[in-house]
Amino acid sequence: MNPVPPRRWIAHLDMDAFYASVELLRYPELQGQAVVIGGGRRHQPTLLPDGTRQFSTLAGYAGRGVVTTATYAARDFGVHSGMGLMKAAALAPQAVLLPTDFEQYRAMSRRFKAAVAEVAPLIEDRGIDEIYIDLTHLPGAQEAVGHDPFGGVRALAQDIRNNVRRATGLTCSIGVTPNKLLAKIASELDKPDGLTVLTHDDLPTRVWPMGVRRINGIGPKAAAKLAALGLQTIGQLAAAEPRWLVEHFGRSYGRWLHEAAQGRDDRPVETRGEPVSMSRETTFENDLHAVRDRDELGAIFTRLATQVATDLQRKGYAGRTIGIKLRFEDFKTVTRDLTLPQPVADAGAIRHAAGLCLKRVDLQRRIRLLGVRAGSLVKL
DNA sequence: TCTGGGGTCCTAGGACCC
DNA sequence: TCTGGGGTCCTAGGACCC
Repeated sequence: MNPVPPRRWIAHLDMDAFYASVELLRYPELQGQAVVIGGGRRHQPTLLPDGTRQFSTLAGYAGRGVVTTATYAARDFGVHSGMGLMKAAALAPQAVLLPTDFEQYRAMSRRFKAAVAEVAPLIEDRGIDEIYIDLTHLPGAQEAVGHDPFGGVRALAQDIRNNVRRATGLTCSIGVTPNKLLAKIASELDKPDGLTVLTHDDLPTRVWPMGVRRINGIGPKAAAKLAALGLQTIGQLAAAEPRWLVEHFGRSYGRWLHEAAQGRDDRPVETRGEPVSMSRETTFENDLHAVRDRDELGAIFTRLATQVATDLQRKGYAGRTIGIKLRFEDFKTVTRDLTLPQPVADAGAIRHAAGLCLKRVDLQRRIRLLGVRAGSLVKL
């Protein structure tokens, strides 16, 4: 008997090692090597007189940068995104280190999204390197092909992959399932350059054996708490009593955990949302003290406020709530914000409001990070 | 060898108003 | 003068995601 086709077909597309792959297009001689993207401007490749390029390596890296992306060759050494570059250097000193070039990645991001839109226009942006796509109403999505009951939707996803490859030279991985939650999980199942179609029938064999962290929305804290309660896998979570989950995680999150483990998710693919906030922040090379480093701190503060103002104006927004963020040497983070009578978008007003916020913070400890934020945005 | 920068959403308490 | 319930706004912190 043929399986019942799902009500919706949602795809999650994830570009493979995106930043690193964009860099490999620019520097093809690094193909196959361990390459790590992250850190500041300093380690830009230099062109030698003989025309070859010289790259920095991780060896001897000193600073506070983290890995934003690593090639699969670098991941083989245990390097992964979010890891401090100092630690990465200890694991793979010979790996090439390249600075992040967001301009370049944003340009490539626009290109791959346009390529997807040619095939399937219903797209939800999930950042620079991933999207959800609603395939439900595309021609052929519900058709079988030969003995493959889901051949139609599989062919559509393959078309998308081919189009992305043609437009960018980059590979991506796609998961196609009845909802966003499962699609996100499925896109990781055959990475890189993979295509995975799953239905609810595949839940017990393909999804339940996986760790709870694979669910988008279960982070380090929730996973640790689940582990302490004896739940490691999604299957174990699925077997837990909803009432028991609510007791331990609260009504809202407890219920959601139960639904997620059953692979249930009704969220629609949302094509466009207005921004909620815009912010700029910076971590200092060395911790600064409010009194001893007053001038330097003030200059950075003004620069951040100016950057937020520029971002707001460029995109045509003003913010009614101005906030600051400080992180101290012990990594404790505090925020303060202030809602103004009128939305503002100019650097002076933002700097002034941010200054009022700063007065409400106890500045005994040295500071490692300072940030300025505009929220409650209104379109101008 | 301490842990970036840009976001979203949720919770919870207090102020304030009806 | 006391009690109280509901709604909204503001603020602070925290979890999580890319």
